[in-house]
Amino acid sequence: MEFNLKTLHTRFGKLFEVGLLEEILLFGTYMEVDEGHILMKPGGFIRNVPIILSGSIKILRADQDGREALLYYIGGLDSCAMSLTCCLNHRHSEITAIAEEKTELILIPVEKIEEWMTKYSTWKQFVFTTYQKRFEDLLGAIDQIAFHKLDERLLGLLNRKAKQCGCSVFNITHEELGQELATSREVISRLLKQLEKLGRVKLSRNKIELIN
Amino acid sequence: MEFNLKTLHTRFGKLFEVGLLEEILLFGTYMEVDEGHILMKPGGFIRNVPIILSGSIKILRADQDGREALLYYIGGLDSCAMSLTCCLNHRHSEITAIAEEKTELILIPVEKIEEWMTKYSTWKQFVFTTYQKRFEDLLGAIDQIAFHKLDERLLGLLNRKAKQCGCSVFNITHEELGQELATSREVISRLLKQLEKLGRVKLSRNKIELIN
DNA sequence: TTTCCTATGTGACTTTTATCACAATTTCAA
DNA sequence: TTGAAATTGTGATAAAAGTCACATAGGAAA
Repeated sequence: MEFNLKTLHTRFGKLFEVGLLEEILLFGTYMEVDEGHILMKPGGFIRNVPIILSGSIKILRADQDGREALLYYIGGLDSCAMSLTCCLNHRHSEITAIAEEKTELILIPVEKIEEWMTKYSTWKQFVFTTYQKRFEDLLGAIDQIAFHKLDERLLGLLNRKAKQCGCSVFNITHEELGQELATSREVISRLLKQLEKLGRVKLSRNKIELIN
Repeated sequence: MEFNLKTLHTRFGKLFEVGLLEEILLFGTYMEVDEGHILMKPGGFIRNVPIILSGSIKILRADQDGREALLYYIGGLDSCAMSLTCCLNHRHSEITAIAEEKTELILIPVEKIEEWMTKYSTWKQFVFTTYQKRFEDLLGAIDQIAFHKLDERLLGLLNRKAKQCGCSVFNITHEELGQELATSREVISRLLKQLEKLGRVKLSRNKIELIN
């Protein structure tokens, strides 16, 4: 993407006022990352807050044994509440952030976050909405983990992936799915076979097609 | 508690400046609730943000079938990020809040939240810190649910309860513990018996004593 | 083609958790 | 004191998930 006022205006529509867009252009850093790029690791120090322009980022929580659980995705024009709280409270990251696909983003330096909050009401609104959304996402993650069985969670995960990328075919291994659901590869393989028998998915090597 | 400037000053120490304390006195509502009092239910509309003076509140997430999972506790001088996001975004509650014991709190009306954020930097800091803490709490809840077995979670729950109330004996039934961990009474009974055999707890009717 | 690596399939088994049924115990109130 | 309700104990069994071992298959590179 061209990183100029015109394209910013196109992307952010009426979300931000012009003065804010000018500051974003001035102080923000445009960035493009490939699928699999690790944006943040637990313990990492966060110096800026990302705003996603296109693509999507998955946010994972890891335990000490290296197991991981998917928390949620952030996509177009979303931002990350973790980085917000971390920036504003000068804390280290407690999560992992990985690009799910080729992703464009703008990095906002930490010192501007607070400054803009008093200066631009649209920015303040953006920050609050981000908190709201991420809380909802986390609650959703807890719902999944606490109240649903693995087969439902697996199907739910595939559906969310479909929604994120706007397609119904994924190049992903059972091993990777197992990691996102914090379980083992064999379990995923069996559940997928079950779902295939029910006509909900179609399986081939490195590929899963979601039916319906 | 006497709800006046002197006691507020005693309680809030250096957390808030004097001008803010005066406004809290003016616009806040002092409230005392008994154990079991339901402060908020899913779908409820939130018109104010509570600040806990003493006691503790437990925050639960319910699914559609009425099962519940404990998210976290909020205690002295803490506030609730849910009510913050809900207030600031004019949304309904997605959680349940119940007094775990006799609890004193101050209710801050929604319109003051934003106003004070631009007016008092200590209030802004308080709001951000609240978000930070609740995010950490939610991540902790996810850790427990996703990565730990029930016996560990049960012991963890008892330990957190001990920390909250500053004692090691609880008046609680197995049924209630089951609800907080989103499982059945029988499972809790068996796990508690196990823990008793290991010398970690002492059981009697309506009472559990934590050893060590 | 052959070889090798990665990915998937699957049986056998264990552990963990859930469910059902009913007994035993404690407490409180009539 | 007696009965009812609440609480806890426990066996039997099932369902869900995790683990180990090894077989099979697909695709890339030599």
